[in-house]
Amino acid sequence: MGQVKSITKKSEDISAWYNDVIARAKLAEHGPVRGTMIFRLLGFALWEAIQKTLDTKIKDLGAQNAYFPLFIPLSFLQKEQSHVKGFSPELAVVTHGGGEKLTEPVVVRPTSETIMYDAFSRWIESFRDLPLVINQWSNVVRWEKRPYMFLRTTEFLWQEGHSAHATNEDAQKMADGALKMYVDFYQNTLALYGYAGKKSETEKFPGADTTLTYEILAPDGKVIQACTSHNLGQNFAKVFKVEFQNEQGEKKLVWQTSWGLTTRSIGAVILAHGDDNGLVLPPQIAPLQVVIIPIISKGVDKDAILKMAGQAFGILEGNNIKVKMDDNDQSPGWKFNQYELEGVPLRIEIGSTELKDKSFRVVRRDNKDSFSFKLETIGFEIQQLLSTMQKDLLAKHKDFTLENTRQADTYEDFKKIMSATKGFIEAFWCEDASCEEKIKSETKASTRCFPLDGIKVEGKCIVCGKKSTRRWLFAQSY
RNA sequence: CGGGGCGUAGUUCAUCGGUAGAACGCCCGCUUUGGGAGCGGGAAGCAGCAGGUUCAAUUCCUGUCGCCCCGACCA
Repeated sequence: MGQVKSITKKSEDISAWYNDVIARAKLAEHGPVRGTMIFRLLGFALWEAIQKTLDTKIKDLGAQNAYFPLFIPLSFLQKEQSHVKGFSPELAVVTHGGGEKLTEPVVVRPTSETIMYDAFSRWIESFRDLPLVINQWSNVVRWEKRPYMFLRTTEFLWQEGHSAHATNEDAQKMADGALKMYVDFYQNTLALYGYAGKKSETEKFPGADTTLTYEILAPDGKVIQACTSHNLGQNFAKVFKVEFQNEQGEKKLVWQTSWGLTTRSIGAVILAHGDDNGLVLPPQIAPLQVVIIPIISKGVDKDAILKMAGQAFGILEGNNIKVKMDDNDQSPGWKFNQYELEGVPLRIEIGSTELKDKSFRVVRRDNKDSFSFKLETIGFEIQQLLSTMQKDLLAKHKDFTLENTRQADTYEDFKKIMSATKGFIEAFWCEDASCEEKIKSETKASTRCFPLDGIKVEGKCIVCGKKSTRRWLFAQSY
C-alpha cells in the first residue's frame, strides 16, 4: 500500500488545511515575488467559471466591457484626496522605464477609478450619454503586508464596474443593483450565504460616499468581505470634471458608482465548503461536475463495463453536464481520493455489481450519500442531484451563518464571544469612530456592515452607552 | 515594520566538518484495479547567494536575499 500524505484536518488547523488543499488540489501556488500567486489549471478554471456566469449578469445590468491601461500617472491618484490617502500605503510605483528615470512616476493600478474617469470626462458631454456603464476584467496590484492565498494577494484578478449617471438616485439604483447581482451570484452560484449591508464611515472605500458589501462567514468564525459596491457621489466627478449638459443646457456633474468582485471569491468557496477530503465545489461552478469511474476487475467483462460507462457519458454530455470518464489505470481508490480532493460534485462507479443489475452507483461529494440509477433516467436523475446538492450547500452554509450570528448587549458579552466562538455579533454602536476603534483594537473585531434589512430599534452603544438606533454586524475579518 | 520559523531531488524532510539520503511523485517493464495496489529497474542535486574559519564547509561563523507563519493595512 502506497503511503500518501493526507491533508491536515480542517478542524485541527484550518490555515494548514487551507494551504494543503490549495497545494494538493493544484489550485494555485506562490509566485516568486511575495504575495503573488500562480493560478494553476483548476484554480484558473474556477475563475473562468466565475467570469462566465458573472459576465452575463454584468451585461444584464447594462454594462459593456472595455479595458483601461495597467499604468496610471501618479498625479491621477493624487486628485482625489481620500482616494490617494487610502491607497498610497499599498501602491506599486514604477520610477524607471526603458532604462531611464521617468519624469512622472506611474503607479500600477490598485483600482481604475482615476484612469477611467479621466476618459469619462471626455466621453460624456450630454445627458444623452448617460448612464455610462463600463466593466473591465483585469488584474490590480495592492502591495499587501500580509498576503494569503486567494483571500489577500498583492496582485489579484477582478472585475470592476464603473458608471456615471445624471442623478444621485440613478447612481444609488446602480450601486444597489450591483450588490443585488453579487448577492444572487454568491447565493445561487457559489452557494455562499452572507449579510448584505452598508459599510461604516471608516470601513468604506476611499473616495466613496457609501460602500455596500456582502460579508461571508468562514468556518473559523472569521469573515470575508465578498464584494463591494460604491456610490461615489460626485467626489471623482469634481476632480476629473466629469460633466454633462442637462435638458436645460446646464452643466452638471455626474453621479458615479463602482463595484467589484475578485478572486477572493474562490478562497471563500474553498474555506466554506471544503472538508477533510479536500475541495467541495458547488455544481454551478465546478469545472467538472461528474466523473465516471469504470472499475475493471478480473473475471468481469471489461468491454461491457466500458460500454455502459460510455453510454452514461453520452447521455450526460447530451444533457450539458460537465462530465469526464476516467479509465486510466490508477486504482479506483486513488481516483476516489483524487476527485474528492478536487471537489468534483458527483462520481459514478461502474463495476461488476452495476454491470449485473444494469445500474450506476452515484456518490455525492458533499455528504457521501450514494444512489443507484438506471440508464434510462440517469440524465434526469443527475441533473436533479446536482441541483439538490447546489441548494443543500447553500442551506448548510446559511444554517452555519445563522448559528454563528449572536447578539451582544454588553461589551463584556461581546468580548467573550469574540474570544471564543467568534462569528458575527449584532450589537448597538453609536457610530462614533472612536468606539469602533476601541472595539477593533481590543477584540480584533471591526464593523462589517449595517445590514440592509436591519431594523431601527432603540439601544445603547456597547462601548460608551450613548444612544444607538440600530444594531451593526461586527466580526473579525480575513 | 515588529515577533517566530525555514532555505538540501519535482514535493516533504533527514544528514552534519571528510563535498548527499529517504519517502512520496515521475519514467520503463510485468502483474494489478470496489477507498490512495505489488515487485523489479531508472532519471532526478553547483545543499538560496556572498564572504570568513579550516587541510577540508551542505554542516561552524558573519552578512545578504528570499519564503512561510503570527500582529498593524486591505477586495
